[in-house]
Amino acid sequence: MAKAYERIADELRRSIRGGDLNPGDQLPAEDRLAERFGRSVPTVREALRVLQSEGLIEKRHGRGNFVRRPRTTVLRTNARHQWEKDRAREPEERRALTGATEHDTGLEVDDLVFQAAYREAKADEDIASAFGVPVGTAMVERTYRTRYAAESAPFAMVTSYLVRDTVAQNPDLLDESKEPWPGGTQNQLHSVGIELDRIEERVTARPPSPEEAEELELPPGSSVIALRKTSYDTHDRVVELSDVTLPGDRTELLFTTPLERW
Amino acid sequence: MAKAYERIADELRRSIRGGDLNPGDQLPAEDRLAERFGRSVPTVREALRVLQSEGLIEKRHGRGNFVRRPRTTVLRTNARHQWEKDRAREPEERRALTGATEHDTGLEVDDLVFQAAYREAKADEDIASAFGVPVGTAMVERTYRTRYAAESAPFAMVTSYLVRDTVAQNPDLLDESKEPWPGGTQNQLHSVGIELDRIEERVTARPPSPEEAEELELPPGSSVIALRKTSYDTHDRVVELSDVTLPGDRTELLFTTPLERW
DNA sequence: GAGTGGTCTAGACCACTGT
DNA sequence: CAGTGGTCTAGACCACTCC
Repeated sequence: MAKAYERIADELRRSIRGGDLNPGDQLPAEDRLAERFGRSVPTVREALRVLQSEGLIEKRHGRGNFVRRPRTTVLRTNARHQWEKDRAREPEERRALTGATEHDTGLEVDDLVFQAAYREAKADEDIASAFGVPVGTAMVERTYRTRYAAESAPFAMVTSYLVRDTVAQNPDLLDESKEPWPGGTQNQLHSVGIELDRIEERVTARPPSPEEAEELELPPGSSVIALRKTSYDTHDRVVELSDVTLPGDRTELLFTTPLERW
Repeated sequence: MAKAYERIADELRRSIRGGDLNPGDQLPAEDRLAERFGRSVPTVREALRVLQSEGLIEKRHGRGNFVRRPRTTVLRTNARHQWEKDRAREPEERRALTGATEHDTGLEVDDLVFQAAYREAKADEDIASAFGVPVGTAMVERTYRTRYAAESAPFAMVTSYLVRDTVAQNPDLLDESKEPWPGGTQNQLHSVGIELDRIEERVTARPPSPEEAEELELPPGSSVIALRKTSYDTHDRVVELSDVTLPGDRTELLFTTPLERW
């Protein structure tokens, strides 16, 4: 005999996938469902929890349970790196003409609102080993919340690290009021004599931490994409590192690999 | 006043992060925790559910609750594409010398066990629009489960699609017993006169479907990485598509973008 | 204020694990 | 068998949303 909450979840899942319930639709109240299935309310709630953890429904306190509306934003992640490098040495007037400045995520500034904060920090074990520097090295830490102008919830949380000594020659890089960096990260690194050789991006997925769930307004049971971008200069040194947290099923990372012709 | 289950979750979280409880350790039984916090067992279970959804603990029926042991495998995703293209035209004897055949995920065959299945299928709406062909077009569908020889749970679920007519000239491509393809996908496409121009990879994260959770032996509340790889030939036609599902926090996708020198 | 989901209780019984 | 987590009940009261 199947478990009661599974049978309830199965039937509701079929209704959603089959189109009886469409994205945005409200489900019957929990006590009605309990009555309809001949079970107690907590058992119905267990079934709804399963559907929530699958990303099929969204619970809204005081309003009801709703079929979730998927929405996805595409980040053209790696295609931007060469483009940004090409622009990094151009004079500011020309850069202004060729398009909007971007900001580590491949998004355009025009669509977005930033909240930035600067902090001097000592490298912890994780950061130190990524940069290959001793624990405790002075770093510049920048954190942003990236938000669509039209929406209330942040779209991305970004924490970026630089070794303080390598960027100290350009005071702009230590000045919070100069955020976001004109020309982007690569342009600012160029101003202190750094040329990038390659960029590595590491992608994992996991449930959000409580802090992330709150900041990104994610329902429990959802997933985040954790992207760590590491920039290497031409001396094979790590010069910049960004940790980006994105809402998992609302974001699509797009990587394009061009291949040489035979 | 903080909610009871949150206070319990907070305290246990502190114990785990602070090192009082280490990876692999067993937590006290649920009724002991209930007694210790002066709450009912269901309330304690609610707290444990929160920790489980954060990936911090693992529930094992009949044994107890345990602090989760993180383990990550790195897939060098895009760095492999050019390498595979370079090898695709070489004779079989040379390919055998240059390394193990790979299989769409960037993993080496040596470490892995495959279970493959072939099926002829008609393109559904999703697949048809990705290939730019009419719905109902005859496709070849291959599905694998990729498993580490040493482990019981599959590591990846892969479903790969080809348009039947474009590969029909090479009978090996329709023969299940020839799996995995010697030389990899690009080599086999070369045998029917196809040269690839670029590969796109789209990455999202979401909770597993019930089927995925069962197949990959994922605990509820975890995340999967969904990767869709699309291969374009030199006529800008989609010739192959793979959907790969990976356990989210046990897998790290690594993308490397080399940059041209100034 | 009516309707909704959120939290919690106290206990019953079942299912799985290891001895 | 003892110990563990899994499922479920029937109901209470709180908190949020919207009219």
